[in-house]
Amino acid sequence: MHIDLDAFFASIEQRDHPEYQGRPLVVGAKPGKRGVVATCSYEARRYGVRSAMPISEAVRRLPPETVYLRPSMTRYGEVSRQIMQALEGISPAVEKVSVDEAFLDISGMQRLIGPPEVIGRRAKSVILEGVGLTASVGIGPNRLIAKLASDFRKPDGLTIVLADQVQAFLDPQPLTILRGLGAKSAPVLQRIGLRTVADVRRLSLLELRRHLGDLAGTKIHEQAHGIASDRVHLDSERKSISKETTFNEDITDPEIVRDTLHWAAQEVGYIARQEGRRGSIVTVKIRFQGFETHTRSRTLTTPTSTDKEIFQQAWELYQSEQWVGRPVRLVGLGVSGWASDAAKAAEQADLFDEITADHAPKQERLYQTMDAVSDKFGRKSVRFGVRRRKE
DNA sequence: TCTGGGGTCCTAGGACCC
DNA sequence: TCTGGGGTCCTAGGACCC
Repeated sequence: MHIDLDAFFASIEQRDHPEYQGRPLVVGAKPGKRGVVATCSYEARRYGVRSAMPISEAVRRLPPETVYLRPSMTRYGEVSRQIMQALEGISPAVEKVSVDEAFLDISGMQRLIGPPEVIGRRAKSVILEGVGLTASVGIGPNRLIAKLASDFRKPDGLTIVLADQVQAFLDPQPLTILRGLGAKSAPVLQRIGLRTVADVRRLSLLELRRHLGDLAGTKIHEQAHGIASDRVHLDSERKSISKETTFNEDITDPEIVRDTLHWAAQEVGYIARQEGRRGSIVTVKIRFQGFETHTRSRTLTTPTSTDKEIFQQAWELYQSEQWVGRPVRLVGLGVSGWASDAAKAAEQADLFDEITADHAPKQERLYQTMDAVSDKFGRKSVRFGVRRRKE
């Protein structure tokens, strides 16, 4: 089962401000500035406004009474948390895909709750009663079909696709609904005359691979036949932390680049430390006038989470290029490559060496040392570290 | 028309090692 | 003068998703 909140950010704003209800509302960039629409209310969609549309274009289309708001991510995150909690009351297997989307494994819930339709209605009602928002729900034999089913009827929809209905459900839909056919690869297939999923399904695996590449071709071939994973995973660990900003006007002063990297390093470092992570890859991202984008990354020998170290690495990366003087549109910075278990083990062994080297090899001392190491890394890993030393 | 911000994943070449 | 094959890591770019 896939659950997708309807116009999530916009709906929260309309819920919390009754005066906004029934009016076109846009959450996103400030009108007159650079940026795009994050989400807009259904009243705004009637004017053809969509997510990711440049804000300037949205302003051109929308009437003067439109409400424009900047996103309040902290508030939306809190509502999201409440929703996910409510969904856990239906099935313990909830996979949060984003702030407004989740998969639930409801196989085996039928005896407890009832047929799929009853489970779908239950999901919608716990969300409506819990946070006062509507969601669209899709139920299908795998993740792809559930996701496409929740998209099928919006807002406030409930679509159930049984296993023997999958092909009939997919075939007439435009090929762009398939995951991974975006702005570049969808036109590749459209240029050879394909329009619907049925058209794609008529192509052989070999032909699709030839047009899209081996991996993408295989994936699209599977999807067109309704084949996809039916697993609901636990939420996986994040792999990177990044911060970036686009300037209202392109800048040329390297001091502003420096200050921005400094700010981004503080933001990223703060989150990393809060989550107890240290990363060994620092990446700088620069977008010049005209949208030309470059990244430069560096792998450190010692993972870090300190603002100073992250900033230093980023600033060096920036300075090592012939970039100074070019008008800059965006500056960003990221950290990834978390210290692996092996790296942690090596590091703790080093710490152990360091501490033991400083002390007389008395048994009592050794125990104290092990306590010190275990305070830092946990009891289990100390045993691991000691064993490692014997090898 | 003029393109946010936060992510993940894939590709591809080169280095390096066995 | 000609130089395999496989695996892994590093780096840069880019497609795609929400």
